[in-house]
Amino acid sequence: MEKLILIDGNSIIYRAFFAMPPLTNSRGLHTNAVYGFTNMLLRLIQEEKPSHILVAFDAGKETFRHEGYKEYKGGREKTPHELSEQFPLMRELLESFGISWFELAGYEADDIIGTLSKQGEESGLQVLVVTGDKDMLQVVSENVKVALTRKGISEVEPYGPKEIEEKYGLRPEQIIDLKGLMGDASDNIPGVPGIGEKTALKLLHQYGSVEEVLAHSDELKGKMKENLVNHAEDACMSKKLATIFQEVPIERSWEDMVFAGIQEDKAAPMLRKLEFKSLIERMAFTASPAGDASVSGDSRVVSEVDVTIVNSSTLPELTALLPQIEVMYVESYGENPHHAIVMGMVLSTPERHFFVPFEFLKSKEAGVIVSWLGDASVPKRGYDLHRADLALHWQGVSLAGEEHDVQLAAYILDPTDNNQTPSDLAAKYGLAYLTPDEEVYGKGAKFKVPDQETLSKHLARKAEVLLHIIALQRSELEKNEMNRLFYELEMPLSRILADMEKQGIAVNRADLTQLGKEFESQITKLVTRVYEIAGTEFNLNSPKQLGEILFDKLGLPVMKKTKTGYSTDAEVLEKLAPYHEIVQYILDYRQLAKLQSTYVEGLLKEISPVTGKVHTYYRQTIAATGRLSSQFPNLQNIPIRMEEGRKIRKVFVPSEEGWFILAADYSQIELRVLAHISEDEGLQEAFLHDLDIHTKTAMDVFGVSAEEVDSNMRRSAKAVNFGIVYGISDYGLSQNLNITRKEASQFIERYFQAFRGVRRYMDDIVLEAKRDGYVKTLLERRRYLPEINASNFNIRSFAERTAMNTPIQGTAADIIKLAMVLMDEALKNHGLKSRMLLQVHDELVFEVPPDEMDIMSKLVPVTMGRALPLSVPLKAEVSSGLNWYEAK
DNA sequence: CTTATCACG
DNA sequence: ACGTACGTGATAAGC
Repeated sequence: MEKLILIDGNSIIYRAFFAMPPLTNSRGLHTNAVYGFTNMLLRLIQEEKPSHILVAFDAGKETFRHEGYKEYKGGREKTPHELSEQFPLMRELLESFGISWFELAGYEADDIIGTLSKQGEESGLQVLVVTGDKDMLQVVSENVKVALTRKGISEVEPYGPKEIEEKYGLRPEQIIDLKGLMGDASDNIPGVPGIGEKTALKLLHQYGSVEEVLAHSDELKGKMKENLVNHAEDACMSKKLATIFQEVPIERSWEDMVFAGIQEDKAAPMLRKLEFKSLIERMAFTASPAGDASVSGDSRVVSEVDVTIVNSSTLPELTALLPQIEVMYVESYGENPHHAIVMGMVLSTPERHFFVPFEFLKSKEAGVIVSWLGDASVPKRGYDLHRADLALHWQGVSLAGEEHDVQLAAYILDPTDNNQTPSDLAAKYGLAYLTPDEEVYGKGAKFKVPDQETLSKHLARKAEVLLHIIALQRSELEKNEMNRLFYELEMPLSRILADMEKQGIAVNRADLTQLGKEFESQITKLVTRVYEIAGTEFNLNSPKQLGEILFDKLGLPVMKKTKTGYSTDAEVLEKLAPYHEIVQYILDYRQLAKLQSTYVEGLLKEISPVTGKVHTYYRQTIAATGRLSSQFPNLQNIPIRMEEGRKIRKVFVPSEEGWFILAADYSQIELRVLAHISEDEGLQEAFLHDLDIHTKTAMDVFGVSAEEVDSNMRRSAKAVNFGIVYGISDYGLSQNLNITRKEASQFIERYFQAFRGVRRYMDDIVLEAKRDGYVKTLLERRRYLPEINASNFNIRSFAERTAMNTPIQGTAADIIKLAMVLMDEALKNHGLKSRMLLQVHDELVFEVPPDEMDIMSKLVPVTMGRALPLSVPLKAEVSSGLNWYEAK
C-alpha cells in the first residue's frame, strides 16, 4: 500500500528549535531548527519509505478559530527571530529535497493535515501524521496513525486506535472531549477550571463526551459540579476550538505530493549552503556530478579508485601523462614540516591516478618526475604545497610552480574555519566521503604507515576530491573578488616563506649556552632565597604550590582567582609586591625561568645539526586576521621589551662572515591604516606631518599643547590608541591603565570627540558586519562574524570589537605581505645576495653582505613604504648591526 | 589533553 | 546589567 506522510511543519520546527543547541553557519544564519527537522525527515524517509510526503505550515496570524474566540493562542511569546528566519530556509530545503509543502490563509497546519489524512484514507493510502501536538490524535483511525515526537524530536512514538485506547481508554474522536474539559494552556483554550487530565478522563470514561457530561452534571457534586455548570459554555467552545477542521479546500492532487527520492544535484547545494556537513556525509553523495543519489542512512559508500603504482615498468605511462597532471598530493608525517617524513605522492589527471612511492622517487630513474616537480613553468595544484615543499627540500627534491593550494584557498575563503583537512573540505562541499587521515593512519602513538595499497588508494581519493574542490574554490574566489588576494599575494608569498624557512637564521650556540649559564646562576640564587623566606622547598613552577605558599601560608590577600584556584600571574604579583619581599623574587624568578626554558633551552633544541641555524615554519592559514604565525621555534615572540630578555637577540647572527643583520619595521602601521580607512582628518594630518602620534593624541584628548603633555598623559594616550585598534571598551582600557571604568569611559569619549572620523568608522564597520555578516580588509580579505547579531551581550560585544579590529590588523597584514613579495622581486631584480630571513608582523629581518648595506638601507624602507599607497605615508625605519639585538 | 602563565606584535 | 581588551605559540603542571 502506498504511504502518505503528513508533517506538521510548525510543530516540528518549533520543537526542533528548542531541542537543538544553537547552531549557525559561517554567515551567521541560524540553522539549528532546520538541522533538527532535516535529520528527522531523513530518518522518516529511510524508515517509512513513503510514496507521498507533504509538510503543512500555518499561514498568517488569523485563522477561522479567531473569529469565534479572539484570545485563541493569545499570550504566546513572540517567535524569536532566530527561529523565524529559519522558516524560509526550511521551505527552500524542502523544495530542494523534492518534498511538497502547503499552507493556506485562515487555516492551521492541523486542519490541512486533518483534511488530507481523511482524504488519504478514503483514497486508499496508508497515512502517517508527524507532529508534536497531542490534539492530532483525534484523526487517528484504522489507516491513519499519528507519530508524536518524544524527547525533543529525536524519537517519535506512533499511535493507532489501539495505543490511544491503551493510554487513555478513549476512542480517537474523544480526544477533543478531553481537551474541551481540561483545556490547553499553550493555545489559551480555557476548558473547565479545576479539571485536569485525571478528572477529565474519569468523566469521559463514565459519560463519553462533553455533552453527555454536562447533561448528567446533576449526578455530580461539590466544586466540580459547580465549575461544570458555570463553565458549560467554555467547555463546549473549548471542544470546538480543539476540533480539527477536516474540510479545508485544498487544491492539490496526490500527484503533487509524490516523493521520488532526493536528487543530489538539487539537495547538495542547499546542504552546502546550510553547511550541514554530517548530513552531506550521511547521504553519501558521490563526487560525480548528479548521479542517482539516494538516501542510504549512514552507509559511507566510497567509490573505488584505480591507482597505478609507479615503478620501473609503469613509469613510461606516467611520463607520457605528465603534461596532463592536474593535481598532486604529497603525504608526509611529523609535526614539523622541516623534519617531515615523506611517504609518497599521488599525481593525477582527471582520469588516472599515479602513486609514486618515495623510495622510487629517490631512485635514479625517477629523474623525470623530480625535474617535473622542480619545473617552475609547470603549474602545481594540490593541498598544503608549502609543507610538501619543505618536506621534499630536506630530501633533496625541489618543488616549484605552485599555482593553487587548496588549503590556502580554504583559509582565504574562511580564515576562521579550522576544519580544512581534505576530508573536512570534501564534506563541506558535499563531495564524496573522504576517510579522515586519522582513521587511515591512527593518531599519536598509534600512528602507523599503512600498506602501499591502502596508502595509494587513500591518496588517490584525496587527489580526486581535490580536483573537484579546486574548481569550486576558483569560482568562489572569483565571486568574492579574491582572485588577486589569492593568486597574486598569498600564493606567491607561500613560495617566499618557504624560501625564508629553508634559508633559516644562524644562531650562535656558544653565546646562547653562555647566556643560559648566566641565567642559571641567577635562577639558583633566587630559588634559594625564595625557599629560605618561605621556610620550605616547593615547586616554584607550580602555580598551585605557589598559591598555597603565598595565600595559605603567608596569608597574602587574594586578588584574583582562576577556575582551579588562586591566580598568581604577574598582574597579581605586582600588586602583592608591597606586602611581602618574597613576591619580587618570585617575579624575577618567573622572568628568568621563562627566558631559560623557552628561549635558551627551547632555542638550543631547534638549532639544526645540519645547518647550525634555526628554521622556523610560518603558518599562513592560522590567524583569523591574515597575519602569519611562526612555529618550531616561534621567532615572532623573541623578547625585546625587557633588557634581560632582549639579550637573547644577540645570538641571532648573520650566517656568513662579515655580513650584517638589517631590520626594518613599520612605524605605527595600524594607526596609519586606521587613518586611511576612517578618513579621520585629524589622524591623517598627524601622520602627514609625521607627528608623535601618542603625544598628538594626548594633546587632543587632554586639550593641551605639545609642551604640556607629560609622560603620564602620553602613556594614557598610548593606551587609548591601543584600545582603539583593538576595538575599544571602557572596561579593557580601565584594566590596562588601572583606572576606574568611568574614567576610562571619559577618556574614550574625549578621544571620539577629537577624532570624529574614527568614531564614524567604528560605528559604520559594526553596521557593515551586521549587514553582510563579515568584514574585509583593503585587499578584500574577509572574516565572517556569525556572532555579530547574537543576543548574548558578551558574545555580541566580542564580535563587534573583532569587526573593528580585523580590518585594521588585517590590512596591516596585507601590507607587509605585499612588501615581502615586492622585496623578493627587488632582491632578484637588483641581483642582490641579501636574504630576507624573518617577518615579525610589522618588521622584516634580512642578512646583508657589507657591499650591499648602502643599497639595502634604502631599498628596504622604500619598498615597504610603497607596498600599498594610502592617504597617509607608510613609514618604515631601518637599522642594522652584527646581530638582531643591535639592529634595533 | 587542558590550564595557567608569559613571550611577541 | 552584562564583564573583555586584538592576534599568536611554548612551556610546565597536573589531571
